[in-house]
Amino acid sequence: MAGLRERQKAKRHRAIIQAASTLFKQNGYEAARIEAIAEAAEVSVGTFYNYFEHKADLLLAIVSMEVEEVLHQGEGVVAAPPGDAYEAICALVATYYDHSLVYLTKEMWRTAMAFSIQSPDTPFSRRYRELDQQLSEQVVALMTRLQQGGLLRAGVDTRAFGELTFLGLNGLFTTYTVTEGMALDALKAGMFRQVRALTTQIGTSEGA
Amino acid sequence: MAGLRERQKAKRHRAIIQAASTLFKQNGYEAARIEAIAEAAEVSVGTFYNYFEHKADLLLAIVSMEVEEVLHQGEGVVAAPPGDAYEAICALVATYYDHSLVYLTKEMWRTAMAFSIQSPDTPFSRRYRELDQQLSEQVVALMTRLQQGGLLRAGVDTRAFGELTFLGLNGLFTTYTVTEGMALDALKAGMFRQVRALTTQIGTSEGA
DNA sequence: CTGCAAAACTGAACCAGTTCAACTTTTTTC
DNA sequence: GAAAAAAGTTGAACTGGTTCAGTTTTGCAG
Repeated sequence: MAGLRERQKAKRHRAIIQAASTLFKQNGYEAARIEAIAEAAEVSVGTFYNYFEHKADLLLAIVSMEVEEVLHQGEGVVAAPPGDAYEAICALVATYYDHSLVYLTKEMWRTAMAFSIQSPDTPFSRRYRELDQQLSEQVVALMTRLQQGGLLRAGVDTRAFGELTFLGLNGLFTTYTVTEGMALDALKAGMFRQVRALTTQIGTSEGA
Repeated sequence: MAGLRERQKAKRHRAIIQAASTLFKQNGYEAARIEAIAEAAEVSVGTFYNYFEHKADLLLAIVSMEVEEVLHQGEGVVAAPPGDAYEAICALVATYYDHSLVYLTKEMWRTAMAFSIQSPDTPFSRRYRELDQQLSEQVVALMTRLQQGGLLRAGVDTRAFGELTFLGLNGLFTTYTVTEGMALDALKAGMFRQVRALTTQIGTSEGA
């Protein structure tokens, strides 16, 4: 059975994330002071740092949730992709993009990305890269499956193309988070164009 | 003729960049205190902030220099590319990568990237994106030229492929700066593989 | 139940980037 | 060339994330 200590720890952990989540949505990440988060979670500042190494670690908790859900949804697409290479890849891309603002704002994404680049040796950064890695693998998996289904040419290096596609969709996503005025539709349109160019070249004519 | 004020301003600007450059190389970007930079430039902290809005703006000065030189070298490649699509694109990529550590360390790159993502509305960020944009355009220009020379298939959307290639080389470069143990050769090898996969599919057989 | 060790909590102090009101220097005006 | 205006300089104070020495709480052995 879990002791008092364990239970309290879990409760506080949840309370802090809850408080942070609320304050982030309310006033943005930057504007949310640690002091305010601690207060809202009924905890001292010192205790906050007992649970999280950095303010940014709060984001990681949210980003992880986000990406894990996206990976799960993505599995569905890979398992039963549309019967056309262009449609299939776009479906996966759209799954990623559409989910991206459920828990996070653009500002929060920017902060998470920036932190993961700036401090690569933190647990945060390692985990973030790991999640990216998994997304990349999923794109590769889809391409491999399309190839097996005869929708991509036999000679295509699906790993290389999958990774390239991921880097592309990731790069465009960064542009999107960095451009306050850019809507989700513009992001999708941009990526769909890349996918169109790609599948026109490496796809077979089966689904054209 | 330039007044005393103008001359002093230019002199101080140079002195600060000079001091910062030295200290950054010596102990790294993070470790270089504004106070120390100001002191080395024989200027007060307040004056420093009269010349640069943020500490990171010092990086921009260096990054700009860096990228401008790279763009210049890249022009050479685009103007007279090797007679094979794979070789040509790799040559451009290598030009970019080889130059990347002349003025900047990995840590400095990370800081610059992180800042440009984190604070998109600063002059720093805008300029950084502009430089990225120019690099991207250069890749597109090369691809277009290769297509005109019959080294890429006629139907290929060189803009889409060029931009995708840039996003790819950029993404791998980020991985490189974030992985302290990764050597330049590993970075190049990774990108060359992508280019190989790409040119195998969209290249003509002329230079095979 | 008592005492002790380990774990967790606390908030005042720390640190480094940034700001700003007072001061100095340069330029302009007459 | 004196006086006012404009521009630039200064460092002490501010800000907000992070640390840490001292205190409290919990778990456990006797």
